[in-house]
Amino acid sequence: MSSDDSLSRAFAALADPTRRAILERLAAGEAGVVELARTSALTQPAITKHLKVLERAHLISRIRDRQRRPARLRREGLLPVDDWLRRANSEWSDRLDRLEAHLTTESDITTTGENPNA
Amino acid sequence: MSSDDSLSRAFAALADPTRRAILERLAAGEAGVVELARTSALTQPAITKHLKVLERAHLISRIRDRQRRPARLRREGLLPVDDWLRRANSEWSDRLDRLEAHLTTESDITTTGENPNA
DNA sequence: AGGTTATATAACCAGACAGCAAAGTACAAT
DNA sequence: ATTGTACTTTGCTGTCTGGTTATATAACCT
Repeated sequence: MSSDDSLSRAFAALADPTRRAILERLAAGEAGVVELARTSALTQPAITKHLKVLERAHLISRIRDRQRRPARLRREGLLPVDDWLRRANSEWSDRLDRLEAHLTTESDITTTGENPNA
Repeated sequence: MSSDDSLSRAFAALADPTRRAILERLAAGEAGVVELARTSALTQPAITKHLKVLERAHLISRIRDRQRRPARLRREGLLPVDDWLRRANSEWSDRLDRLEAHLTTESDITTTGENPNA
């Protein structure tokens, strides 16, 4: 179903090792397509495609420098991801602790709230 | 190139809204396949597939409860993601600040160490 | 203008992915 | 033993993704 929201796009963009490598190289400063291609065993069009994915995920932006079109990191793209992760971390641990307590107690299993009858 | 490492798998798993919804529901307690299917507009085999993806990403584990096979959250699966995010956050801001300084100063570009000639 | 460099686009291919319906397995209960 | 419930597996779709080569555009530099 073509994961459309921006959070999905960010996660999807980060799911590729090539793309993460690009981002990490970009953390050392902006870089153009050919430069990125030179150190990546991929062809230049492939890099262009990856950059497009990263751009749609708002993780980079392209700027103009003469005939070059270097990519630059955009930290805001990381914010939704960061946010989701933070929420998940807190909620998951909460619930798991509670569940642990339940398992040791082992009294009744009404926690799910989805157990109308049998 | 079939993103094989566990970090990629985690990111890829999180890139799907359906999967994130499953995780969030699971934060409220373990749930079986039919229960998850009942509230998701997807068929039950689809849910099974999603659960498999989440399992391979170590984000959930399946347990046995009579004929049920409920899924349970696994917090460890989130750790690599968390880690990568933390590193990215610190490095990106560092470098970007430095880059900003550079752009305003505009003296020389030796920071990248990647500019042998032209 | 003509050549070089940087990048983008097009056309194509293979494989993965998300969905479905239908059939199969496993356990429980009657 | 038969039925029912929970779940998995198995085709079968169409779409998305990541890669390629080949070609086009764009900017710069003689």
